Amino acid sequence: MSLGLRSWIFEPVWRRLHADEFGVPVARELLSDSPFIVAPKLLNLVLVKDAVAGRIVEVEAYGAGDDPASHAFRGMTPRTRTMFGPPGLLYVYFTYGMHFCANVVCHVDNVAGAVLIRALQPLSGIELMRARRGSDDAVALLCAGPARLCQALGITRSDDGTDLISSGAVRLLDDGTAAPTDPQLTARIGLSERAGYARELEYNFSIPGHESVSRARRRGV
DNA sequence: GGGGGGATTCGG
DNA sequence: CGAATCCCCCCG
Repeated sequence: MSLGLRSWIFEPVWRRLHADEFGVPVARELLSDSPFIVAPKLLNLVLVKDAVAGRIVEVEAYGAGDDPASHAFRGMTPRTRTMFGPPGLLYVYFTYGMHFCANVVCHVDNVAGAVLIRALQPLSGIELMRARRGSDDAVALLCAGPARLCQALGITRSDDGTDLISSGAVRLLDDGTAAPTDPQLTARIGLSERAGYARELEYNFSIPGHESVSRARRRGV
């Protein structure tokens, strides 16, 4: 089919043409699989909004109708429409009345799937991150958490549905740093104790040595 | 149309 | 530990 042909032949050329200082766009093909397969492959990629960038160090996979913890569990709604779209879109949701969280939509079109970005290692725009967060946090804490990183990068619901592969304001780039071959696996964080949430399954993926700030906090309290 | 809950964060 | 603070979605 033409889309596949275009992917195989023209996408590498297209990616080089659209390279910027943070790397080259990710191949959409990489994201067209189940979020549980895609998630660890996103580690060490770079998430950028305008000139503010960070390296992905922790992610979490959320599935479709068979994943009770996923926003897509009960089918498409106005809020979750993006999750059912083609791979490479940005899914942003609003929660707790004040926070945004960012996901990379994956799996094929019309099948829901997303990978929540839970933490970044800041690479660029540190002072703008601090200004947006209104804090003098250490660099390592500025993007340590799914809502914190959205605040630091200025990502809101208005960014929902934008394409991370084309050259928009928000992009997902590969700067040549390979994903770890031995990612850490843990259970997903923050799920309520409702039945069926599959809280025991290890769908949280992170760089070896990374500790989720949420988990560290829980350990401390 | 009502009401409960949420893929979080921060302060006490 | 509990408040903040809105949106969303299920149910009636």
